[in-house]
Amino acid sequence: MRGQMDTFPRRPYRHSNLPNALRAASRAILDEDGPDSVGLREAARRVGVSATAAYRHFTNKEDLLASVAAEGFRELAASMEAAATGADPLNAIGLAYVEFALQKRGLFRLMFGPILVERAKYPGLDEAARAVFESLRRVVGADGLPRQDNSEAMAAWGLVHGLSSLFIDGLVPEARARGLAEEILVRSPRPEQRPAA
Amino acid sequence: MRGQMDTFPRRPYRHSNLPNALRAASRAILDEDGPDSVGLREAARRVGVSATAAYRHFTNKEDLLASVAAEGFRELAASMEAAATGADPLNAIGLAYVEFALQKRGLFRLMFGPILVERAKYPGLDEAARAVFESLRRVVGADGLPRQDNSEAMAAWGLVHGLSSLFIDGLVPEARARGLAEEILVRSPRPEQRPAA
DNA sequence: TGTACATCAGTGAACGCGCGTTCACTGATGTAC
DNA sequence: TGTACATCAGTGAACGCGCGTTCACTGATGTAC
Repeated sequence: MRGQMDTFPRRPYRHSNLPNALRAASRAILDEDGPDSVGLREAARRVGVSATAAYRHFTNKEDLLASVAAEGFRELAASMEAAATGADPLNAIGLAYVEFALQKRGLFRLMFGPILVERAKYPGLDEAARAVFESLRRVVGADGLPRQDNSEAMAAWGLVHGLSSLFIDGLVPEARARGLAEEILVRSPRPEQRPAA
Repeated sequence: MRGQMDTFPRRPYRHSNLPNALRAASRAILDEDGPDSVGLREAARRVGVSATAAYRHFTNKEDLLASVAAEGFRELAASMEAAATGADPLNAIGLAYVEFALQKRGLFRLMFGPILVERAKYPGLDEAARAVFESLRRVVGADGLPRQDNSEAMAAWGLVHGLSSLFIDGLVPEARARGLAEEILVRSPRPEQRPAA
């Protein structure tokens, strides 16, 4: 009840959802200025709160960033799950992955980049990241491939992750990104699906 | 002549190859402490030179980093070229790519990451990066695939780049990296090579 | 071969900056009586 | 319903830090005569 009222712009003494506001601000910085510019002070500045307010909710900068990254992994997994339908779910899931990277590139870089080195320190992070892989593994498995190991799903992950990275890092002209992704993913990486002879 | 003598450890007044020394120091920082720690002051400190000496050879920090990255792209292309032999050159070239990333991860991150945003500002950089893609394109083309466009080579690049990134960013246990890469690359991404029926 | 000089690589002090984090504090809120 | 109080979210000054870059300088080197 109280929380509902506080979402109005009049900004009371208690912010009441500062953690979420800080996460949102961090994501805005991430997308606008890149992963090197994200920080407690700048996030607090954007929220309109003192530089030290974040310490009521996060133990330090890394803690905040880890929670942002975990949120990102959950959203990515949800996008993939939502896309994994139709005749070619692996293709759809792959395009959803690339689309996520293109639209939330700053967040994508935080999630996978070297800013958070010790992913294992944040169990929620690791778990959320694993869910992304599980989405792929399940769809790959659903196609009835013979391999029991994970290498088929890893190949799919590698392909969509590499394309995403090359696109957002500017190694391929932005304009060609989606076209290339569709062209590549539509026939790959499951050639065994076609009955061979 | 002079340059040769100066490579001895006695360190004369004129360093005589400070640009290379600064590049080497930057790479060491890159691999040891990650791309965020690399900088003019720390590089100069490692070389044993004053903090401002770099300005005799590079216009600013970005200029130094761009030259390090260009060096990296050239080395990567050379590794790939050297590997592109034998019965399955695409497989070999892919493994060379992954191996480069695993062994020079800091450099790899600088080359592809968001530290250098404006790659186009440094023509040598762009050119060196393009050479990497050309290596792949040539090997893919050499297999006589029917496609005239680049999407086949892009698929190969995406796959090896994504695997490399996932490995060095810790999304896959380090120990499994090489095994997985071999398993995946040995059958991919050219299934059309096998005569179909 | 010797001397005068221009060049220019490297120095060291100084600048302003934004960062993460600490600390003692303030004051609105919810709760116990 | 009213009052006293504990809680704890947010404040603001302060800290030390390392950074990139500027500036006037020093002094070894190579070259012209």
